[in-house]
Amino acid sequence: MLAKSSTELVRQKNSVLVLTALRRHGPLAHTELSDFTKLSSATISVITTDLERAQIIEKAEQQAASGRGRPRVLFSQRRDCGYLIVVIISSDAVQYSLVDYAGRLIDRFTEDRQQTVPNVASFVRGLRDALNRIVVRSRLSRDKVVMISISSKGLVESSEPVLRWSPIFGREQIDFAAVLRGEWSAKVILGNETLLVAAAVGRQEENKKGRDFRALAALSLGHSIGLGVVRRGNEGRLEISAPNFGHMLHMPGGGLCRCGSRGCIEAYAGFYAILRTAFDVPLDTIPAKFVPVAELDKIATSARQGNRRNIHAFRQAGLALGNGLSRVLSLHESMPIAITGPGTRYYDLLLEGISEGLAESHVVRMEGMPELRVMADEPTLVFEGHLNRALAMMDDDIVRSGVAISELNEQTV
Amino acid sequence: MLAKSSTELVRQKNSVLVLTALRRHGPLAHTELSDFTKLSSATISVITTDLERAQIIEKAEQQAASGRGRPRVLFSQRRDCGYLIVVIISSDAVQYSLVDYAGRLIDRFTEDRQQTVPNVASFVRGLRDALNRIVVRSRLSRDKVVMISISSKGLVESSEPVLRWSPIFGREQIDFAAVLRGEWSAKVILGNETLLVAAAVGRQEENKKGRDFRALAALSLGHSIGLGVVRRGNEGRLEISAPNFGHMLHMPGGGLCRCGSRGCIEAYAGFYAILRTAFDVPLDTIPAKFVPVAELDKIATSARQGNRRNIHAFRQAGLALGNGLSRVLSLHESMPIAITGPGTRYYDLLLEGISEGLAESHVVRMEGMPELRVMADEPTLVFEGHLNRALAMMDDDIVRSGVAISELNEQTV
DNA sequence: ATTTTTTTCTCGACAGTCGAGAAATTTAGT
DNA sequence: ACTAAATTTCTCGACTGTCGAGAAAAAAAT
Repeated sequence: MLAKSSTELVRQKNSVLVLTALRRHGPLAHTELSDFTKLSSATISVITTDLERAQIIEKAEQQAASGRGRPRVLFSQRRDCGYLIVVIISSDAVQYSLVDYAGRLIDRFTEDRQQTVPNVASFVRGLRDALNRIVVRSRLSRDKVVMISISSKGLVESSEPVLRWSPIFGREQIDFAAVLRGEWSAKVILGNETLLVAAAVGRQEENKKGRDFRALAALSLGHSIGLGVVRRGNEGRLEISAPNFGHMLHMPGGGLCRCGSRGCIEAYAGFYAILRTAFDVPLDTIPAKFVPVAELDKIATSARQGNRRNIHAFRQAGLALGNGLSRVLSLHESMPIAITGPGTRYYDLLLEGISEGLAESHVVRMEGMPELRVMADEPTLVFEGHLNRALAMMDDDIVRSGVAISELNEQTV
Repeated sequence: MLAKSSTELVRQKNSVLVLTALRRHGPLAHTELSDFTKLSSATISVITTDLERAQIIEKAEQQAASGRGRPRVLFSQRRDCGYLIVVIISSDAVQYSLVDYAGRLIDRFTEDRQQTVPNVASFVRGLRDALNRIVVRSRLSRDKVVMISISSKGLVESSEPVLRWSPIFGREQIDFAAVLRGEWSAKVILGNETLLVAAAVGRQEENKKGRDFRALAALSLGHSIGLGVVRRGNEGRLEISAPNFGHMLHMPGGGLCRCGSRGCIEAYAGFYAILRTAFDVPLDTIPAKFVPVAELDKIATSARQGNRRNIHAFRQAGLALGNGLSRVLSLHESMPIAITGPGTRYYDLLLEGISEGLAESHVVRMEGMPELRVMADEPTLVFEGHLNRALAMMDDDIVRSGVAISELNEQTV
């Protein structure tokens, strides 16, 4: 049973609508807000004064009047309304970014993770230190940070910020909410890295195609394999999900994967797997923890020069990806696939296998080959995805609590 | 961008809330409605008088007063508010049911499909005739039928009532909206059969567990293989989807499937496939159009008596299902699996393969073996699913149009 | 007959949106 | 310098919606 509706909820939703318009199109005037949101001018007036009183938005500096008539006054978010820390955990480093409410980057640094044995306890210590450092450096009060958005490769709990499995820490779970509770009042969210890529690319597509955009999958190729899916939900908004694609079964009883299972897609298409095939190492060999890209580059150039075995290695990887993708398309619907990650530099070598792996299935025979496109700059997409997700969530949260604050103000004034 | 909210929308949503409560819990009094919907008594008054004036609900006959105090008056749907025709297309017959707005079955008959070559044109003719007949027999006006809900096995377009592929008509598509346009003003919806099973089981689970219910998959075993998934969406309501599971890739380059592809799950786990394996027919043999259940029963009993080859046939089928399910769980999340359809009678023989096929994957190693349960009576579940889906949709549509009608009444009176 | 109990209905207060037009403020024209 | 035109923002009254409190209704208990 759904929750009841009320007039207050209407206001909340429409306030979020205003904030979203502001977020997507930058500073906007009263009239433009009315245009974008389809709300009447009168309503915009009420909402903006409310949000202004609640210190969420502000009237921008008077800009040079451009035409005749009363000059527009632009509304924009108050940057100091709340801050976001983005934490991007990758295999060799952790990047910390401090972002204000308007989405502007304030501070950023990267901590190399020590290449030694991964240790959850020491990692958590490093995380705490770094979070501390970033607010101190910017002379920010701890409680002005209202959200901490973390991403990692691996398997993430959907409802809580718990990392269930990751290529770095394996089955050692990390509950980020528990780790940061007490010290931080901020809301902590966690997302699979490729999920955020999908979110970013999906947003781009929606900006381009509008309501025509239906669905898209983002495939990240690297030491591990990730997939994110973004689809238009039945309510009209975009829904993102991160299937555990890298560890979906490719071949029963097949090659040994880093996760300890056998026959995962990653065990055929991950960098270590390509290396393994290229050197004809037995498939049950324990995977390498880390493969320098240079190593793979060598195999690739030799493959491009005609080396049979190396061509085969990339082909096998492509097949695993293609078969897996065909299964994803069977389970959802046919959709374009955006390929990112360091593995895109071998796209020429993978393509044949991917195509063949896709071609066999019923979906592809029915719907035709899905569009494949390469999007090189993965880190940027990940960061964009963080911002899209976290800031939209902040808008929501702030409206919910911010309106209450404005009411308090009214009463005390 | 989401659509704006307004006070009128609030009323619409709350009206649907009232109708939904009525649908789930039968005739209810003012007080009970208030309890279920959490709306205030005053609001219930306004909404019920509105719905009553719009001829959507009515006050029930005065029932014997049960306690002291003013006696309750029960509201219930007006049965004649609109009618629904349910069309269930199965491999050997088509069942037509006429249902009133309260969900009560009024008339039902079954047309055997001629066992000859399936012909879309003649099928459509039969459909038109039968739909005609069912309203004439009940002396009902055509335009009192506001919805026609059709189900079939196969692949269904998600947004329009178009059958993309079916085991019966193959790649000959049927656009039911186009076929019935002109003759019928009713809204036409189409759903995959197993999707409706999932909807029905999901509803049952939600009634039992409430908000604790997260997700469930329904697996239908028979001549073809179907899967429906029901999950709680991010807005709190249940979302159902029907993956093209039967024709998901099981084994690259594997057995020939009825769909013309190779290596589909169905080509290993469908009845014809089990037969094929049992008789050691080459895997590229063109599948039998139809397999009498008696035939499979024979193989099963012989397997139960120890026949190696037949045991192997069921085991192979189980493995295909288990592997496929493991992939589904990788792509969504771990969830219980309800197994229905005629194939459940061989559950004992399939179980080992299913378990083994599931066990290998990363998800199952992480989350443990998903709960498997057998639900025998598939046809009932399919019909229940039809009612759940179609009547809920009717509530929505009727409120949208019905309130407009009541406004017209007000103005003309 | 009166009281108690339970349910339904009604009234006034409050929150929200909208359309229309008033007010504000700048540019263009003379 | 003044006025007219243009454009944007603000304000007011009408309408719709929900809610809490208490009145009204109707049956059982005393």
